[in-house]
Amino acid sequence: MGRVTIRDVAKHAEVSVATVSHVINDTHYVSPELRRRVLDAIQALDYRPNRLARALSRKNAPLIALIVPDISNPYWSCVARAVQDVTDKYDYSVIVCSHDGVWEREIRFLRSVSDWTSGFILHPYNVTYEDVSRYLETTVPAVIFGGFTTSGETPSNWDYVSGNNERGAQVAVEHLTQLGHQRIAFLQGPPRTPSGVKRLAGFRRAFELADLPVDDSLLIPGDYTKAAGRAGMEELLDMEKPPTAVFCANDLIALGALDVAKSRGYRVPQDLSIVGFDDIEDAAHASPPLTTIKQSPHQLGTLGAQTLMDRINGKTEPVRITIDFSFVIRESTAPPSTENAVTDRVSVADKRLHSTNT
Amino acid sequence: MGRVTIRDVAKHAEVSVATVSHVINDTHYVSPELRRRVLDAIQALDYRPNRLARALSRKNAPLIALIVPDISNPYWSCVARAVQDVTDKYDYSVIVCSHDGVWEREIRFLRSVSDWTSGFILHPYNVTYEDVSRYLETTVPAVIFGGFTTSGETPSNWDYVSGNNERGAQVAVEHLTQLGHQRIAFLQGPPRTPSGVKRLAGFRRAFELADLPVDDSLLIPGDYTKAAGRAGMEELLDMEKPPTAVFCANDLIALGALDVAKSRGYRVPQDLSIVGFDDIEDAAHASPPLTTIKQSPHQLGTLGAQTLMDRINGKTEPVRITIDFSFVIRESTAPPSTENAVTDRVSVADKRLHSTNT
DNA sequence: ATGAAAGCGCTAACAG
DNA sequence: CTGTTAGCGCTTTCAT
Repeated sequence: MGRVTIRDVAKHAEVSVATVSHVINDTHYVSPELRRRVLDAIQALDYRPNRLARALSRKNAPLIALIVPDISNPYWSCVARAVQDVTDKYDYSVIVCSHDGVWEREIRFLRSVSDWTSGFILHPYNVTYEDVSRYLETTVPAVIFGGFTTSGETPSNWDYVSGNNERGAQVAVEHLTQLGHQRIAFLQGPPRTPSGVKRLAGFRRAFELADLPVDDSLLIPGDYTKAAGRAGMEELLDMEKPPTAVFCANDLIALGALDVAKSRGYRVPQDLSIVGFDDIEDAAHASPPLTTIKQSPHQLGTLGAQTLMDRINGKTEPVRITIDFSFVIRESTAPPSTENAVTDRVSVADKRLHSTNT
Repeated sequence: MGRVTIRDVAKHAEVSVATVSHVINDTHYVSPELRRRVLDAIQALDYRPNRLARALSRKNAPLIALIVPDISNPYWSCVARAVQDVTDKYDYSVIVCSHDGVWEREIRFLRSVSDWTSGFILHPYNVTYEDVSRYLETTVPAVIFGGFTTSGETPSNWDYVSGNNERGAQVAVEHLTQLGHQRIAFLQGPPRTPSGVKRLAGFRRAFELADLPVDDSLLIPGDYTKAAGRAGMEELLDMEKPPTAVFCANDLIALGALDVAKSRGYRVPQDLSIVGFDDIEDAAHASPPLTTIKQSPHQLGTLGAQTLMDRINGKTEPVRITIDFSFVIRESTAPPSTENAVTDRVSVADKRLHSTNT
């Protein structure tokens, strides 16, 4: 029942509570003799400090929050795992908050959580920088995954770690254009999300550089799920003239798309090229293995959590980290089939002429 | 900086802190007049109670822990999501603890977490009932997923919710034997885990009832991962006489096994039948779709969390819930190929003779 | 119906 | 170097 308190230990060791506290926290020199008595008492009574009391007194709970759209999404559950592994070393716990892309929930988590965690990791989704500065004291340590959409002004005392969404998307699409594809579809994530807009920007940029026009009807909005990938691919394949390649905003979408492409008799990559984003574990084991932008969730989680712990422990310089991505070419991409390729080549030549002339 | 406290509110409203507390918690009648003043003050100052202080005082934090092997495993991340969704309604947060099957970590989480959460959900893995009663005060509310291996004595004041692992495995294997399979392999999970021993027991029971001998060399230990499924299947297919069917301790294993079977040229189910366990989301979308024991992680999480919240909120009767499973026959199972079937039939007849004679 | 005050268990000045 | 004590912010008797 009545848990043993620091006072019990003090009594048992015949010292003051202050002394006990000092040996526990190693916060002050204590003579070997007393230290031993205290340690013995702790052992004897199986004393463990009450973390709540300690937190209240220190104004700092060994607790951080991870705020993401959905912890059951493999990408985020992998991030969560990585985060937990680093916080564990500091005896911190992580509470997970999935808001499912609902703005109100995201805000609610942000507010409630900052009340009693000593920091948080946020992947801004619907929440904008304005929301944050309105609803939150930005003094709580935080690391932001991926940044806000309006990248202009961001709390300068927070840490940022993100992949390079725009460049990543661009590289992926360039791969496709260089292979000779022209009708390239984009199975987008949630279009207004920071990562969503950046990946789209990258997509457009690649087209621009290749001097190709983008066909807006090939830009399908969705969200980061397999189901969305399936739906999107169905839509694409129902078109009169389906694309010869599709860039997917993440691997989950790609995997879903792959499913329906195969079940509708398309051979990947011969009839249709697919490229993903993230390189989640399943990507390498799909059939065919997925060509994708590797941007490891594990690394993101580890780096983010480490950054947060550093900040909480007083490392003062805010930091902005951009994680390198790499492009993993596997077997889901190939040049368009000959028939298309011929047509393509013609149009490319055509295009070039035009552009040189203008 | 200095967050607004209950005292500030009291001052602003010109009442005592006790009154403020009473209106916040609705714990005592307060005259409409004062109540309004308090509410206004709260609004005006944007006051939010300090959860730590409240928790300390109430000796009860709005926090539960979920202790599982690995949150990045889709099964558990789905459970976690379901858990979070119900605790959210009670304004409780959940901290996730992945111990990776390491006994020390499991114990450590159990101890540390029970120090300051008001309850936890545990899927016993390496930890036994003895460990628990030695290292823990069993007065902390808890719900146990799947039970302990030694099902004999279990803390009677805890709640239990579990699937029916033994029966599930039995049904799955019976399906296989009724299809005519005899050389049935078992890609096990961690063999000494509660679910591991129960699924194995079910496997054996089915053989016993079918009056078939089990070939121990076909029982491959592993863990609940795709990688283990791949490795196990490689091992099986390297055998001189590979099995005609394999029962996998979970879907992840089955999916991994399916991968290598296909890549080694086996047609599933014509050449090889595969059945899984759990029915995670991917199972239905595999190719071929997986025949499996459906035991929804979502339901497990929801039920478990609800049970825990009930208990924390004073519902006193400990409860033992067994979740129904259902058997989902999809396309990964079929009778053994004719050639095998003939042989099989002979041996069956043979077997029968023997058994009737003894 | 309200308010004063005593904790909850721990930390951290501040004395001695 | 050690001990006393005043908080941390909130809840909860117990008087008034």
